[in-house]
Amino acid sequence: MSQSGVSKQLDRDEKLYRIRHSTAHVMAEAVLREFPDAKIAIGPPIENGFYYDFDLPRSLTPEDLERVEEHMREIINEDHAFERAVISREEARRRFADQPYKLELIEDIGSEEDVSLYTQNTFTDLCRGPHVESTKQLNAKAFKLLSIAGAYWRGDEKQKMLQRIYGTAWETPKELRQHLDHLAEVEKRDHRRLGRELDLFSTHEEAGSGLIYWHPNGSRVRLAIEDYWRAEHLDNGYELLYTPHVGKSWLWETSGHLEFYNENMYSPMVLDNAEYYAKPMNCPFHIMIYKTQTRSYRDLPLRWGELGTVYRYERSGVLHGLLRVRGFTQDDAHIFCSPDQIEAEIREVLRFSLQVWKDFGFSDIKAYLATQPEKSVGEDADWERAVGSLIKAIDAEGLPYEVEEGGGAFYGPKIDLKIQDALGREWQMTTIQFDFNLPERFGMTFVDRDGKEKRPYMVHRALLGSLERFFGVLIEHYGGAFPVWLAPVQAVVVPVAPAFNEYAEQVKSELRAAGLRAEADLSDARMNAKIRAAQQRKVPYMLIVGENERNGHAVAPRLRTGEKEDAVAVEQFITRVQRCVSEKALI
RNA sequence: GCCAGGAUAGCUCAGAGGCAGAGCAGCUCACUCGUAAUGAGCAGGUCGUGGGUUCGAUUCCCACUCCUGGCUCCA
Repeated sequence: MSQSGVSKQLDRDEKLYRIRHSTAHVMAEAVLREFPDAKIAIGPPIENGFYYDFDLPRSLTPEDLERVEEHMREIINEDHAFERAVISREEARRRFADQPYKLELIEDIGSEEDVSLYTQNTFTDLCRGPHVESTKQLNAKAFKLLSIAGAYWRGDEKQKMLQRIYGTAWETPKELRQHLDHLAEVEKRDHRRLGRELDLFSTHEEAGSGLIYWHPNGSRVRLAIEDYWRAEHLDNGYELLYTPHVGKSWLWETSGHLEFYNENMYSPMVLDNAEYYAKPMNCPFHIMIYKTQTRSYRDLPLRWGELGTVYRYERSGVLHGLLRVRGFTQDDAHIFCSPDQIEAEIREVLRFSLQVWKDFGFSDIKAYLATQPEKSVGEDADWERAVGSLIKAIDAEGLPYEVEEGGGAFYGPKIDLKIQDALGREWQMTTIQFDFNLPERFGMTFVDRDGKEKRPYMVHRALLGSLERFFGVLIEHYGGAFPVWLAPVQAVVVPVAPAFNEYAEQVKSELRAAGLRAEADLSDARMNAKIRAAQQRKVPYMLIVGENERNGHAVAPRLRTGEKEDAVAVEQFITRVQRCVSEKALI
């Protein structure tokens, strides 16, 4: 983007910020018309819109929103100026005497400062601004109230629950339209909807919430992902492990999970007077394997990966399809190395991650670096060294990144990678975490050149995150139309009439013999219906076969994009798809 | 967990204090058909679970379970 392009973008962001903030104020005024006794809390602009929290005598209904919108349009069209005033804290306290939430906010403002107010029409809010100059700068046709939600005062569940109204606001009705279309597209791509429509997975409340059942189609995709994952890891210097699903309390006491992670763990099972816990993480198991031998510096680095299934208790309210579950398979790995290897190792992990993301069709990636929090274990010097190597690695890979000061776990700094999907949404997937804690707790050592026992560095790394969550993101990214190498069914052979069933079956067998995932639709539906069915399943290739194709040992491909191709020999088609698979082409 | 909304056929959804509905999917039958739905017929439900009101509840009331949207954006 050019320099002026950048500043234009900033201007626009600033403009939208004011519009949204001001629209929130107009909404508050409108709500006060409906509920004169309403207590108002906060109402900031947010991405794509705004919200305002209210303490109301009764619950809002969708009809209330319509009336509030109506009032808002009136206020906007009446063209009221937004007027700023600066008053003393004393005066502000008097002014908002019947607004307890505002009084609390006033107390939070530095005692030296005066406070500013913004007034439009009958409504005055404690507010830092800025705002548009007048309500006529808002467009009565470019905003919409979207939803009602509960929200704790200050996001604290010990505080009172308020009612939040979310809205969206734009400069023009066209932009609003585009945003609403975008929301509709998000809904259409919802992995839960596509999961059902494409017969990929299910969940069963009666059998346990937050636990995923992979159907044959979903499992086909997962197998493709796992096969790729294993092959890439073996090619990139990893060894693969399998470890148990449960471990005795000794393990979790030693690791510290019982002390620090208890509320996320499933309750123990008692066997032979011992308590066994379903694992919430794989790391202690990998450490057990590490400790089966005296490790030499010559053995390091050790890169050990595992598709490890873990169970974590998540509160029922936060469960969400594949994206937030109670049982999932992490594509985990632990790297054990000497301090002088750490920088190269981190860089290698990053490089490897980016390559994998590219193969799955994601290239917009941002790094988030989380540094030492107030409470932490490990020497400050180790933290510094670790953070330094993280930054060097990020720079070396040329990734854009942001620093989250103090955002690391107590046991070490980390890099998270967020990927952007086809709809521009960011998802946190990859995490690369230092651990100064576990090597200590388990007394891990390696023998260095000088014959002395030293503590290895340990890095946890989940690349895709979890297969469940990754699958959810993958479904939404592709809207269910997976690239050929991942598609559950790569080709459906469609005979134009029953007379060609036998040939269709033969073609299917040939495709399968060539390693492709193929089906022949021999149902008694008509050809058009078969095409439609395959199209709705988002199968990449439909192969139409009739008299001509049978005579020429050929197929006439139709792509799911609707494109029709001339007939080609079966062998030729196979070669083409195999290339497409090996190149992981995004078609 | 908390707030709000929801739960009716496999799916999407309509309905109403008095025999439970549609479309799609499924099953059966017929059909010689060239690039997004051939036609006819059949079957399918303890109306989320438990309790209450009522002559009668899937419908009204209460509780519970689960699902959905939020509970991160800080005047």
